[in-house]
Amino acid sequence: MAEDVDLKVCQGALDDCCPPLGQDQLELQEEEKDIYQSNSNHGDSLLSLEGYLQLLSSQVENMLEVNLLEDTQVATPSRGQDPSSSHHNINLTQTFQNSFSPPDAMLLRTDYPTQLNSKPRLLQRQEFFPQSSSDNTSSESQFHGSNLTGLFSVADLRNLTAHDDNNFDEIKLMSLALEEGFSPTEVSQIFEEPGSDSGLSLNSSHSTTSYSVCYEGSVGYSSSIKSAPLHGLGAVGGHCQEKIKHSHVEYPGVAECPTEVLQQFLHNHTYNQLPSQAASTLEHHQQMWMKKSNEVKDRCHNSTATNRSRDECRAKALRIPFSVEEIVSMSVDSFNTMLAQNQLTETQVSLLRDIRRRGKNKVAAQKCRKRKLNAILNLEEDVCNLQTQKESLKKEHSQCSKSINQIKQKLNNLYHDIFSRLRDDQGRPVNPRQYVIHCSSNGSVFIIPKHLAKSEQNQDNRKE
DNA sequence: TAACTTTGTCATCGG
DNA sequence: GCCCGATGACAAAGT
Repeated sequence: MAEDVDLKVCQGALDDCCPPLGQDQLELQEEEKDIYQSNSNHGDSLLSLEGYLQLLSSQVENMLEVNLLEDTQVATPSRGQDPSSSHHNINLTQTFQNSFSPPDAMLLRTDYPTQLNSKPRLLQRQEFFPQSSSDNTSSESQFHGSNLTGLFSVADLRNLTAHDDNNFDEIKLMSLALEEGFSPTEVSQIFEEPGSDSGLSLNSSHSTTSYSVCYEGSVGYSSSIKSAPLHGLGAVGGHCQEKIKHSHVEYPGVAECPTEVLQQFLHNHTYNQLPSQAASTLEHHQQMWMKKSNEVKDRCHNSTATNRSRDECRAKALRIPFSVEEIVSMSVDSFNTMLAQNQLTETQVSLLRDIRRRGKNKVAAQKCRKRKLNAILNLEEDVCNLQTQKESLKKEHSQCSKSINQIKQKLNNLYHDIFSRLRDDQGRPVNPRQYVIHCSSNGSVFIIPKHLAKSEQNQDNRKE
């Protein structure tokens, strides 16, 4: 019991001297630095990807300008024009044949990433935020803003938007996601994550609405044609004869597209380069695109993908031009400014808030677990130290006991030695059972009878 | 295949 | 009352 008290006192003294969490806090800071470093590395990858996109985009834009001059009809179809007319198809085919490689074509549709390197990022990005889906005009202008506008007539777009605003929102989601190389089922999976509270879930009835105009063959959904060129075809709209279907979508793949369109598209993407140069460039682009596409697809539908990856896919599908990392790490003011200055749909705002909340909470949970782990480690270390301390105190106690016994023994020996030398008035030895050695307060030493010593001791006690 | 660990998310609490 | 971080509890995926 006494040892326990001693240990507690010692532990208190130890805690006062060296608070146990001090070192841990430093370690935590280091670990957090690692996390942020890792995050920034992630951001570097994004920047390099953006650079690549910008490079390709500039090439495509140059070529597009030429094609726009040659065939404005494709770029800006008049309202009411039947986009499925043969004339349109011919122009479209020529445009594809003359200008686009599949990877570049993909870039045409995804316009915002091409300008991400601009410095005032927030302001610049606002320009690329999609307008509210309830605004037909803005939706229309957005499509016009896209370099792919020519692939669809305004009437088609109006049909889409008039059909159901929500559907149009989802169509935009699906369209963007599918452009990125996802299959319709994959996109559905992204938005049907259990537990997603962003209002993003595409129920089965929604997911079967009119997407075919955008996606037929667009993602090479047929397993036999999942190649880079088909991704590219899909990226630019994969315009086929069949128009909007308000029925269950089969995603038939390119097999239903006009054969000559496909073949011309598949066989000629040489720009105006020398054959070998064009081939190598194309091959490089295709490889790069396939790599990126596969990475994104893997991230988004792989069963092992993190939830952040799923959020990235959701954000991408909603055309939110910020990475999850940015959404989570930006300051509250920046975040609120971003929400306020961009005309976002409720879905977008909800997703942004969810992404931020989940991201913050994830980091908080990681920190919390680290703290808990460190606390456990500290307590284990404390236990270890206290056990060591206890053993040390035991040894010390044992040594003290030994010393006390030795002193007692010496005192006893001395006592008997003194009595053995003492003699009374008649020269007889003094009996130690009848007399005691008494030390008075003034330092005098007397030999007195025991009964007197007891009474004197009592008097001393009373005085005190 | 069961048991354990890791990780993300949600609900709740307190500052 | 709202916001935000901390944390327990739970589920899903990994080991």
